[in-house]
This record gives sequence, structure tokens and C-alpha cells, in this order.
Amino acid sequence: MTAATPKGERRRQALVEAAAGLLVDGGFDAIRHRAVAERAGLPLASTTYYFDSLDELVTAALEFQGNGELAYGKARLDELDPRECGGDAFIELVLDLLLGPTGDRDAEAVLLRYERLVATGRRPYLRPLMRKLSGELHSLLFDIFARAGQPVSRERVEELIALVDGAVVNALIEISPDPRAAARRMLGKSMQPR
Amino acid sequence: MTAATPKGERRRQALVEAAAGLLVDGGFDAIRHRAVAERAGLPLASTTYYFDSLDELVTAALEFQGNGELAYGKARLDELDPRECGGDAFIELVLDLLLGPTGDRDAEAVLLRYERLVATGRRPYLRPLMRKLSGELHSLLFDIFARAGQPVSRERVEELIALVDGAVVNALIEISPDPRAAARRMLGKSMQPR
DNA sequence: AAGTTAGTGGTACGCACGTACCAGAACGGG
DNA sequence: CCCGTTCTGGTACGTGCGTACCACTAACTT
Repeated sequence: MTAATPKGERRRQALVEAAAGLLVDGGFDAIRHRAVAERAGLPLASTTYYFDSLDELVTAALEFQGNGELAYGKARLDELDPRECGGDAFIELVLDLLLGPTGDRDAEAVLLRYERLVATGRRPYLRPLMRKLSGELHSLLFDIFARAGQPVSRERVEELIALVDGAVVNALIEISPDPRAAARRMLGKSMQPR
Repeated sequence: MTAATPKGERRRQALVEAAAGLLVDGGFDAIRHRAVAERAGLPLASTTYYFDSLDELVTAALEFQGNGELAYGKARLDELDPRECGGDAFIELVLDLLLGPTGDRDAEAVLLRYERLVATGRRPYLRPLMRKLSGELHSLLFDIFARAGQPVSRERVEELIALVDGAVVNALIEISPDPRAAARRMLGKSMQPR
């Protein structure tokens, strides 16, 4: 169900943003009718009015959040100065794109990203969207390597992404997880010998 | 709460095995009091009698399952003949250890393994156990490389594991996921150039 | 035999969830 | 101004969950 009036559209959008916020804060399981409504400051029934099912709401939230992250990545690409992206700075840039910009509650945000990735396995209806987002991220990374004067093949991009993702999921079981540091280590080792 | 009599111990064990079965079939979320009791053919109250909380039951299930997988890996190590582990066969061996022996419902079983890994992030009480299991798996793999006549450093083991794990989580969003094939590709590329 | 401990199993409580319902308000085109 | 469409929001239903309770039985100790 989509909105028909501008006001309705605004309301619907507020729900999507609230759901996206919940997604970031607590994962897919945090997106519930009542939680979304409360976060958006709207009544419970508005969530079922604008979205036929919870799945539809989840999909909209993921799309909103994914596009936001891609926009962030594109902005980073645009402002990229090839002269000032030495090894370390460049690695941080790649990590920013894959794990999100470094923040205080680092491990938490990263965890969410990988919960999303894995949860797709249980939510086949998200696969098409997830594939699209993932594909655009790969392309973005490909462009960034080229722009930074370190062109790589698409296969190599996939390999580096896999390396980062694997490092992250393995870091999550540490006593005090620091997935970004783990990924940084792996990436450094794999890129340095060139 | 632990059992005090042999019969009680058997009953408790039946619950653990039922919970482990549910873990394999449906992930952590599938471990519920009622489901465990039904699968074990025992009354609901037996689950709360032998386990103070659901977390305790989940922990026991994970430990049981993890130890089972490690035992499988050790068996593979023991029967390993260094003369007949050429490149491809050896890669399959590594995949068997990391993803489980190849079966019919392949993607499903692999998905569960990675849900477990990521879910640890949300269940800090599992971290110590998870770390222990993970450490033993790393050692096992280290030994297997040595036995196969391809000794590698522990760092390299970590890198290969990360590569496989990353390939898997990225494969899970494909239309018809084949994570094992994706991992095989990555592993082949990384090990072939010596 | 009596009494303590361990185990059993049926039942119930309170809660949170997805979803449905519906009377009424707001709105927009004729 | 009026009327059909769009939206609003309070409420309710059914389900499944973790957990608690308790009368009861089996087994073991002294």
C-alpha cells in the first residue's frame, strides 16, 4: 500500500526512516510495528495502513538505509584527492565504505551490518534488493581503487571484500571485539606486498 | 541446575541433543523450551528443571554441537594420507572442516554456521565458548596443513579462514546461493599461486 | 517403614507480537 | 456545499513465548 496524498507520503516516509533507525540500532528483529510507530510518533495502525506486512516495512527500511550508505560512499569518492591517499589513509577509506565511518560504538555498528548480511539468508524476499546494494558497493569500491591510482580487477575487489568480511565475523567472537582493527590488519597484509 | 541421578543425567542429555538438533535445523532462535521438550519427547517443565534459563540451554547445545564438529575434524585429520591430498582434494577437506561435510541441503547448513558466528555478537555469554571452539578449529586446521605437507603460519591460517568466511557471507545473498562454491573459488585462487 | 531428596508433568500467568477492525476525522474535486 | 476517498487512531483478538507453580511419584538413606 502506497500513500496517495503528500501528507500521507510524508507520514509513510517518517515510518520508513523510523524503521531504518531501528534497523541500525537493533537489527532486523528490532523492526516491529509498535516500535516503528512509537519512534515515528505515530499510532500503531499507521504502520499497517501504509505497509501491507512487516516484510514490506523491513524492505523499505533496508532500501532507505542502503541507499544512504551508498550516497555516503559516493560522496567520499567525489572528494577523493589521488595525491593524498597513501597506504594507510586509503585503507581507512576502504574500511569506512565497508564498515561505516569509524565511530564510538564501533563494534556495535559493524555487527549490525553483518547481521544484515547473514539475515538475508533467512529472508529470501530481501535478496534482490541486497544483491543490488551489494553490486553497487562493489562498483563503488572498484571506482575508488581506480581513482586512487591503484586500479584492480573486479575479482580482486571481491577478494578484498571477502577478506574484510571474514576478518570481521571472526573478530566478533573476541572478548572485546574490534572488528575494524582485525579488518585493517588483514587488508594491510594483503595490499602491502604491492 | 545439573542432574544428580543417572536417569536424570540421561534426560538432561536428551534435552541437550534435542536443542543441538534444533540449533542445526533452525538456528539459535529455534531453541525454545517447548520445541526442545517436544523434540526430546519430554514435558515442557523438564527444560526448566534442568536448565535455569534458556541461555544455559543454548550454551549447552552449542557446546555439544561444536565438540561434535571438532571430533569430526579430528577424525578427518587422523585418516589423512599425505600422499593423496592433491590440490583439489585438499581444498575440499578444508571446506569440509569449515563449512561442514558437503550435503544435499548445502546452503542451509552453511547458513546456520554463519548465523551462529554472527549471533555471538548479540549473545556475549556465548563468547568464551565460541572463542574456545574457534581456537581449536584453528589449531586443527594448522595441524592439517602441516600433515598434508603444506605447512603454513598461524597467521596464514587466519587469513584463509577469513577468506572462506567472507566468501560465504557474500554468497548468501545470491539468488540461489552456493556458498561452498564461492569459498572454493576464493581458496583455490589464494592457494594455487603457491 | 519412614522421611528426605530428586524428578515429573500438567497448568497457568503475564507479556509482546502481527494483524484486523471500525467509527470518525480530514481532505479534495464536482 | 457535499460526498466519496484517504487517512486516523483506539481497541481487540489470537498466538507463542519464558517462566513459575505445585501436587504428585520414584528412588535412595537411615
